[in-house]
This record gives sequence, structure tokens and C-alpha cells, in this order.
Amino acid sequence: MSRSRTSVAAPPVVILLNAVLAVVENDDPNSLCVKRADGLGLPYGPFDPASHRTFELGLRTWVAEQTKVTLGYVEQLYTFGDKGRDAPAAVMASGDASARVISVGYLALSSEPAKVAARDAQWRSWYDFFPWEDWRRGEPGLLRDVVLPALSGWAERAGGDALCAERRQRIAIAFGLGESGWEEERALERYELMYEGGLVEEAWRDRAAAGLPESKTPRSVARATGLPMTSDHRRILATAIGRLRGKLKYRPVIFELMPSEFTLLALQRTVEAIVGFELHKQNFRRSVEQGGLVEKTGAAIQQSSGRPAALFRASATIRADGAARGLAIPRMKVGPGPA
Amino acid sequence: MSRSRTSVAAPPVVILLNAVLAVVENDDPNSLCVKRADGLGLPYGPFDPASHRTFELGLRTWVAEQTKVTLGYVEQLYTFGDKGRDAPAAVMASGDASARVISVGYLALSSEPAKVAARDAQWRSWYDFFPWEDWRRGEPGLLRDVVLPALSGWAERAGGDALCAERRQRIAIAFGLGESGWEEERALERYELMYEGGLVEEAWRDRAAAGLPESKTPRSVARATGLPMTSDHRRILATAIGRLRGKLKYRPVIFELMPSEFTLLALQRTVEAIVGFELHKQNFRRSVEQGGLVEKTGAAIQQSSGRPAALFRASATIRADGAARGLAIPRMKVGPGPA
DNA sequence: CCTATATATGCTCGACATGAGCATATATAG
DNA sequence: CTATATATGCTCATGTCGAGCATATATAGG
Repeated sequence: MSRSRTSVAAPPVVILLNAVLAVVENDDPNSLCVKRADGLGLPYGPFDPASHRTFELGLRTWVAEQTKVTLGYVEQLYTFGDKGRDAPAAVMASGDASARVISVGYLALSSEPAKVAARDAQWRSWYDFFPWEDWRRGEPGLLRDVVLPALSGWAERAGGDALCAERRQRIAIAFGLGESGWEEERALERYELMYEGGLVEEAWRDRAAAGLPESKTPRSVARATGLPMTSDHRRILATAIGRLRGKLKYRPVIFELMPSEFTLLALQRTVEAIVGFELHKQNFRRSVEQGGLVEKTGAAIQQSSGRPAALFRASATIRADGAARGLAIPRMKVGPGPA
Repeated sequence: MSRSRTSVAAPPVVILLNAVLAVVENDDPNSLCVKRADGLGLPYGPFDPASHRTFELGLRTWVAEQTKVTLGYVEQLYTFGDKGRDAPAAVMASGDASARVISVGYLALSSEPAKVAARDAQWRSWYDFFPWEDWRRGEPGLLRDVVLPALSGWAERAGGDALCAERRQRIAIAFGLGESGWEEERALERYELMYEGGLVEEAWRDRAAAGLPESKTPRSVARATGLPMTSDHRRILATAIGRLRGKLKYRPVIFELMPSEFTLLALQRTVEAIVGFELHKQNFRRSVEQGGLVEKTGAAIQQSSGRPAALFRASATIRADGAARGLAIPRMKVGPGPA
């Protein structure tokens, strides 16, 4: 077992550390993006086997060097190694166009206010890239009018009844058309379906680069489905969104995105920004207070108007370590919205 | 951003694909292990950038070549890149002792009966390596008599009250001493604490290799805490255990470990083998039947004695795609056991 | 056939969590 | 003092979960 050897002439491997740096500001989840020749991308840095003892240290090193953000919670997301993912980056990092690029994606949360880090860097809302993921003001019109019809068309065009049925099924599950309803943490599945169906710009770009025939989905659809990103960075971002949405439910990571003291409404708005739908206010308070996740500081704060809100902080148990459970986030329910 | 270049003289990077191949047989979760010069290890194969289009294809390729197991569900676990993890493997795979070894760990589930794959391969129970994770016959004596006392000692020996308190807190959470109780999916946290505290053989081995002073925990403790593994393979296995235990709760992956038709008791025993504690039989049936996870085939099967059991299969919704939720697994409750 | 034993399956009941909404408290803006 | 806005308290129907009793249907042994 494991006797085979990589040939000496094998193309070099370049490892990049990609980061989804997330902050919530003005009720929107934002990530740091970098403008590149071929569009917006996630920031990344090289992993230097000689000087970096671990991936995470490597990540923290380049983030510290290149941005002004201090990282709090950091979590490895996924390692992406598909062939032909990122030729330009390979050349930049190793000078060798034949190099194989492996990206290790990380999710990093910060409670700091977003500062623009460098000239070519900017903070963008997740929902600039994934407008269909934001249900806070009701069902996104884009979903009903553009995405779902186009996906249906793609499913129906499948060769063979079985494939057709399978696609329909996948769409139903990912987009909550079945009984279980919309599950916010399936963000990656949704993006992947849209990619397969040619509903996003990256699909067109990658097919052209690979010399594949164009998708039958109209190009206009792909132009309407949010901002594209370099390489497979939008996929990485979708992974981060899904992971964070899921994680909220069983680890108290939400506090990594909050200042040390906050009102319950601020906490709720932050959760809503991440999960992409609104919550019942009184029930949210109940679950978070009785669940022992927060404790009163004793102080209160006055907003623009209305009764002053009590200030809270993460409870001692939570602060001591990512103690127990996360938030009890109910299933999304469709409100009236602009439907 | 991302302008820095890896120097040309950087040590080469070798990527290995490690697999935790899991089957459940005789009510025990087993994984394929390989005997190496320095102990039992997980099977792995090289990732060849030239010929493997994706990691997963690379993994399937070497597993198919080297074992007789057909992989069903495959999931990427984590990418391990700490310095000095696996020098011998580096030499074997690249011929260069200075090479940096990156391992991408995978969890692969199979419902096939375990066959011995090769001369130096064998199937071993997870609980040979993690005896403290198996509570099916009550609290493991090892935990109460050896592990917890040794961990307490380690915590008390910490320099400084704060560090001491932090260690105590981590132990309490990982081992369920607090209010939330034992959480089976924290297998990795538990192993990592034991590693830090010098309660496992690997800790002694790695410290010696790094020229660090010996742990103050008695060596005899480390010899009693299950079988050690090569490199950081036991950590990878712990990651797999924790991940699978968690995943059971929100994806119907359990069926990847079952034959196409099964009795509810067989299903329950399989779940119990994974989570490491026993479940209430009637409630298990209720949740699994009413949750729409399974459907009757109509047939029944006779065991050795007792009323024949109805046969079930994964329900149509589940088979069509990893549809909705997973199993409703309650918190562990301590039974009488041999305590 | 009858009994002991083993497993499967059905059903109930109390405790607790959850979803929804009404009611009240305390600010600011005129 | 009124209108409006937000915070916070409380209730109530419903659903889910943990625990256990009761019944059904096999095999093994007399």
C-alpha cells in the first residue's frame, strides 16, 4: 500500500490559502474581496512549506501582512484541488504555468468594523454574489422569476427520464420546494446546481476555457444572478456561507461576529444577516436568554427612539470555551414580502 | 495582495490522500488499517497532480487498486499540514526527505462486509484505538480510573491559575462533566486533550522526536489508552469519528453503512456502534418510522428466536437524494453499566 | 399442547420546547 | 399630552421527546 511514487517530472504543486473574512456590518454579512484582472476574488496568500509551521499560522501571517483585520475564530473549510482551477495564480506563486494549484479555504470571523485594507480591496456583501440567498424581505424575486424557471428548463433538457427526475429532485431539495422547505445551510448545493445548469457567469467562462459547448440556458440569466468571482472563489464563498449557517446551530460562533456587549436586537439582526431570513423577536430572546447563551451586563443603551435596550454579553460558560450548543434557529417561514 | 512568491528552492510538497474506510460489522465500527514499520496506520495513496483530475478521483483510484472495497459515500474531512508530520512517507512518496507532507483526509463509508484487502491490511474496531469512546456497556472503566485522573493531574500541573482553569474547563466540556453532558461528536477534542496531556503514546513519540522533555503524566497511562497509530493517523481517525457522529444527525448517511434491506434493530445497532451508546428501542423506531426515513419492504425476517422482524429500506425520498434530515439522536444518558 | 424466553411492535403519559401573538413598559418627537 | 417606536413579559395551543407498560409472535424444551 502506498508504494507508488510520484514521478520526478511531476508538475510542482502550489498551495494557496484562501480566506473568507467575514464581518457583519449594517445588517449585512460582508467579506473582503480583491479586485483582480479577471474580476473580484477572495484574498489569498501562498503557503510556504519552508517557513510556515501550520496552515493556520501561514494564513494568519499573510492576513496580518496584507490586511488590517485581526482574525478571531478561524476554521478550515475545504481543500480544493480540481485540475485547471487557477492557472494565473499558479504562475504568480511559482512562476510555473504547469503547476497544480491546491487551495485550502478558510473561514475567518471578526467582530471588528470593516476597514478597507488596501487599494484594490473592498468589503462586499455576500448577497451581492448570492442574491437568492437573502430572504429577509421575502422571497427574492430573482429566484421565482429567473433562477427556478431556468433550472427547470435545465432539468427538462436532461437526456433521459432518470437524469431528468434526478435533477428535478436535487432542485427541489436544494431550493426547498419539497416538504422540508428552504434550508439555509444548503447554499453550496444551490450554487453548484446553478453552475451545472449554466446559470452563473463562471459556468460560461469555464466552459469556454475548456472548449466545451455553451449551455442552453440563456446567457442573460447568468448575467442576472449576482456578481461572478475569479476562479472557483464563489464556490468557496458558498461553502463558507453554508458552513457558517450550519455552525450557528451547534456552536456559539455568532459571538465571534459581535462586539463584547450588544443588545439582543443587534444579536438577532446579526443572526438574520447570516441565515438570510427574519426571526420572531420574542422567541429569539427567549431561546437565547433561557438557553444560557447570554447574560445581562446591567447597563442599558438608548437607540434613536423607543425604550432603551438592555446590554448583554456572551455568558461566562460560552466565553470560557465554545461550551455547549448554538442557537435554536427555526426553519424559515415565508412571510408576505414583495412576492 | 498575494504577491509574495515561494522561493524556487522551497522544499517540494507531497500530497497524500488518507482514507478512513468505515464499515460496521458485528456491531462494531471498523476501519481498514495497514501494518507499517512503526505501527498501524491508515491506508493512503499519493495524489498525482499529473494524472488525477480531482482529489476524490485520486482517492478512488488508489483505493480500487490497493483494496477490494468499493467506496460508496466519500467525504473530505480535513487537510493536515503541520510540519514534521510524516517524514518517512515523504521519502517514500517523493524520494526527498526534506519534502513537506500534506495529507488530505477522507471518510469513506461502505456497506460491504469487510474483506481483508491485502497481506498487511486488517480491519480494526475504532474502539481499539479509542476505548473511552464506547459507552455501550456503561461508562468505560478506563475513563474513570485512568483517563480523567491523569487529565486532572495535567490540568493541575499547569503553570498559572488561568491556564489551570482553562484546562479544567476544556476537560469538563470535552468529557461531558458539565451540565451538557457527554457529547459523542467531540471525539477529536477528547483525543487532542489526551495528546496534549501526554496520555497517548503518540505524544511521547512525537516529543522524543522533537527533543522535548517528557510529559509528567506516567508513561503507563499512555500505554493503557488504546492502540497508537503511525504519524497523526489517530487524530485523523478521531476527526472521522466525530464528523460521522455529527453528520448522522442531519444527513441520512447511516444508510451508506447498511445493506439495502434491514431490520430496525440492525439499523439501531449500527447507529449505536457509531455513536457509542445505547438508544431506547421504541423511541428509536418511532423517530425513524415517523420521520419518514425508512419504509417497510413488506417482507419479514426470522432471527434466532423471537417474533420475526419486518424488513425496511431507506425511504424513496432518502434514496432519491440525501433528502432531508438525519436521525434524531438524543443525548447520551448513563445507564447502570459496569461502573 | 404448554411454558419459558426472546424479540418485535403498539400505545400512553407527562415534561418540555416551540410557534404565534397579545399586552405592557419606557423611550423620543412633536 | 399624543403618536410612535422599540423593549420586554406572558400565555396558550401544539409538537416532540423520554420512559415505560402492554401485547404479539416467534423458538426451545418439556
